[in-house]
Amino acid sequence: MPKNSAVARVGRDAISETLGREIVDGALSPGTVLTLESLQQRFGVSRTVARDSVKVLESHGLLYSKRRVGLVVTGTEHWSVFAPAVIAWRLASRHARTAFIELTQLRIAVETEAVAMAALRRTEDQARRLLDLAASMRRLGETEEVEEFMRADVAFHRLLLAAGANSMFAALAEVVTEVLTGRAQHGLMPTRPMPEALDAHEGVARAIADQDPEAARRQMEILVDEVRSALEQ
Amino acid sequence: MPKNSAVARVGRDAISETLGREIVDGALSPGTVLTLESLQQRFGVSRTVARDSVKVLESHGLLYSKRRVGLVVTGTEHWSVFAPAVIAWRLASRHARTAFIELTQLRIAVETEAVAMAALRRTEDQARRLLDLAASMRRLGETEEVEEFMRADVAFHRLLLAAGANSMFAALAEVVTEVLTGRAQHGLMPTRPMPEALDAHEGVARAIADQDPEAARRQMEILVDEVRSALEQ
DNA sequence: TATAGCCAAAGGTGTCATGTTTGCACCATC
DNA sequence: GATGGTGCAAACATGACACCTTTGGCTATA
Repeated sequence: MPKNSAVARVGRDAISETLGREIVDGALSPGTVLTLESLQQRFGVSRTVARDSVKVLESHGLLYSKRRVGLVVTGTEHWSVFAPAVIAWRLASRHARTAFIELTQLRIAVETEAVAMAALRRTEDQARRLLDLAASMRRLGETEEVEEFMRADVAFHRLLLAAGANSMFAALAEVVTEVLTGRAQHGLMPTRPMPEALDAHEGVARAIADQDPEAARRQMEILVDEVRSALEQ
Repeated sequence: MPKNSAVARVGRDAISETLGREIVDGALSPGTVLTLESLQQRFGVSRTVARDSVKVLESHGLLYSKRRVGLVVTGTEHWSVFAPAVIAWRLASRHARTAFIELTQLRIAVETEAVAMAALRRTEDQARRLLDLAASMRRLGETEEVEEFMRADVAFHRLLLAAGANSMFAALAEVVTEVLTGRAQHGLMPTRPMPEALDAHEGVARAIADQDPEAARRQMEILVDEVRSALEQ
């Protein structure tokens, strides 16, 4: 049994990974038909592995398989755009900018609601940690320790989502992290955090500690408006 | 070769369907270990089919497979709670109420943002159809044609999401449909639509037609506040 | 005697090759 | 146009290894 054939052998994950990327990127356009056979050839794997890879792509809606036809690549409207894998592929594709903007809008929508929920449901511990993080952000922002600042920022927003006591909000933690860390690359963040933003973060934390959902929402609105305006252009 | 064994044979989809339900419902609690062999036994299928089913559950994060151990069921925090299949399973589980509330909160969050986007991006046609639907809703609401009213309501909200020009918002169309049609079962809807709600729907449609994002947001806020208060208790 | 460390066997998934069945698109024929 | 045959490609089945990792027993040592 040949341990290595002429074709580069490649693991199961790598196959769905590669194909996922290609579909999301548009290299494989909707309507394109593949066959298991062609995948076996291309990646030098057995039918089992090819089938496995197809299964995961299918469960993400990137293609569907049809007897007598093959594997049909589908368009955006059928994709599971919330699946972490799909998000990652979109962000690595030529449509990264669009994906990033959409994710940012989603973040804005969810966080605005999450703060209000958090104000009602937060634990004592969560309230304290939010205040701490907001304080850290001010300190790190003023001394321009950007790396550390971003870490605190991410922690703050993740905690916010967790405190919202909604598993669907919480599931977006990765998205928020991605958006916050990606802002720099997309030129959507001032190199130095604006004082208003720092105030607003503290305001949000305080409102949540005070269990005042309306105030929390107002403070978050300030934060978010900044992002919205950065999004225009 | 036995065409029919003693065990009831069952298709691939039905297996992941059944297991998905059981995991989400809690009948199979996190940490539970299954084996491919046990699935083959239970459903009377070959290893190929068992593996296929496991692949889709795995891609939704409901379990993971580990050599020498088996198939380990995971907890909520690992599930793809945005996957349509998972949403459906949750809504059919004993935790339906929680799931429903979480989905409603998500809908509120996204729609509030979507209207503003829609006001900026809507096409002429979309604007007209929104106005039409709002008018229909008033008519059907006042004559208490509940069935038809709900259909128009769903169409209105789906169109709203589509007009937001964000594929992640648009992907939530099914969720919104589910939430709107499910409201009745969960006692979250007045049998007769409130006049304020009808006004607000018209207000939203008009604001979008006028390309006034702030007004659209304000009107949607009215709609949404009603739902929020229904959610308390 | 108790404990730490090591090794070998067992038991599970991962992968492969091959064969059989089934649905269905296409085409020739009526 | 209906309609039936034909071949294609996926769906499903089976059996055989390869490979990893857990477990438990064995041995050496304190």
